[in-house]
Amino acid sequence: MKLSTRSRYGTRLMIDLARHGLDKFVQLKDVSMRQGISLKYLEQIVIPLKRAKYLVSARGAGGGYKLSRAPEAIIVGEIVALLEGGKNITQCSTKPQVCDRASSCLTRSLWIDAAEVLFAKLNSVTLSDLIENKE
Amino acid sequence: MKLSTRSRYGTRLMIDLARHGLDKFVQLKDVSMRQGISLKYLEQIVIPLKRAKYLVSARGAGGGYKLSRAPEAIIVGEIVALLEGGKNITQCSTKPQVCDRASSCLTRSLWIDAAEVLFAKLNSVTLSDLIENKE
DNA sequence: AACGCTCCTAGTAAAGAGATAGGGATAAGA
DNA sequence: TCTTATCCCTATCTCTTTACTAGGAGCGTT
Repeated sequence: MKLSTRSRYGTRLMIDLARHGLDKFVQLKDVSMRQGISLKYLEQIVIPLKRAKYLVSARGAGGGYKLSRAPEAIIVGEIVALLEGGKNITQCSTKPQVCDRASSCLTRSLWIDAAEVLFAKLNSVTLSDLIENKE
Repeated sequence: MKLSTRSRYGTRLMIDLARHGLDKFVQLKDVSMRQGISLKYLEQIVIPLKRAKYLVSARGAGGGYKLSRAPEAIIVGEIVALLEGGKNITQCSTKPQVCDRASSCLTRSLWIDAAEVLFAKLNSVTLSDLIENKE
C-alpha cells in the first residue's frame, strides 16, 4: 500500500512548475536538476499530466512546460489519482467482476469508504497550499 | 496504491473465525474452502496474526485457530497495518533517511496526513461491525 | 541550417506480489 | 502405540509491476 514514485514525482514536478514557471515555460531539464529526478523519467510522467490538461507545452528551443491554470486551482488529489490510475485501493471497488464474491463481500464497502476518505484528504489540498506549507 | 491480498485475505480470515469459531477451534482447511483461498497461502497469512496475538491456535488433530478476544474488540485497521507492514503510504513517513530531501520536502507531510485519515477510518471499524454490515 | 526542446516507442533490471511445495512437530483418537 | 489430522516452518518459483534507461523523430526558435 505505497504511493508510487510516479505520483510523488509528478506532484513535485507540478510544484516546481508552480514555483518557477507561472509566467514562462520551464524546461524539464531544469526540473530534473532541481528535483534530482532523471530527465527521461520526467518525460514519461509529464505525458498524462499534459493529456489531462494540467499543463501546457511548447516545443522547440526555448520551449518547455507550464501550468495551465493557477496553483490555487490545481487539486493534489487529482494529480495523484491521474498518476496512480484511479481513486481506489482495491480492484474490486470499480470492477466487482474481478472477484466472484464481491456481491456478498463483507469487506468490500470498507475498502471503498477508506479510499474515499483518503482522496477526500488529498482533494482538500491545492498546489499553492503545499507551497505555502499549509494543508 | 493497492491493498495487498495479504491484508484483504487476512481480514476475511478473521471474519470467518468470528463467524464460525467463537467457541471452538476452526481448521484453516475449512476457512480455505469457505473463502476460496488456498490453504498454503492462508497458513502464511495466519502466522503474523498469531504472533500478534489476534488469535490462538491448537495443534494436532482437532486443532485449529480461534480469535483471542471478542470481535467487538478487534480493530480492522490493526489487522491491515499488521499485514501491510505499517500505517504509511510512503517510505519516507517513518524513514526520512531514504530521501535526502525529506527535511525540505513540501509533499511529505501531506502523505503522512493522508495515511493518517486512511487508518483513522479503518480503525473506526471492528470485526463485528463488518459482520453486522454497519461501518 | 543548426540547435534545443518536446514527444514517442522500446527495452530492461530489480523488486514485490502471490502464491506453491515439502516436510517436521504435535496431539487427539482408534 | 499407531495413525491421522492439524499446525508450523522454510524454501522456491512465477508473474507482474515498478522504476527506470535508451534512442531517435518531430517541431520551432534563433
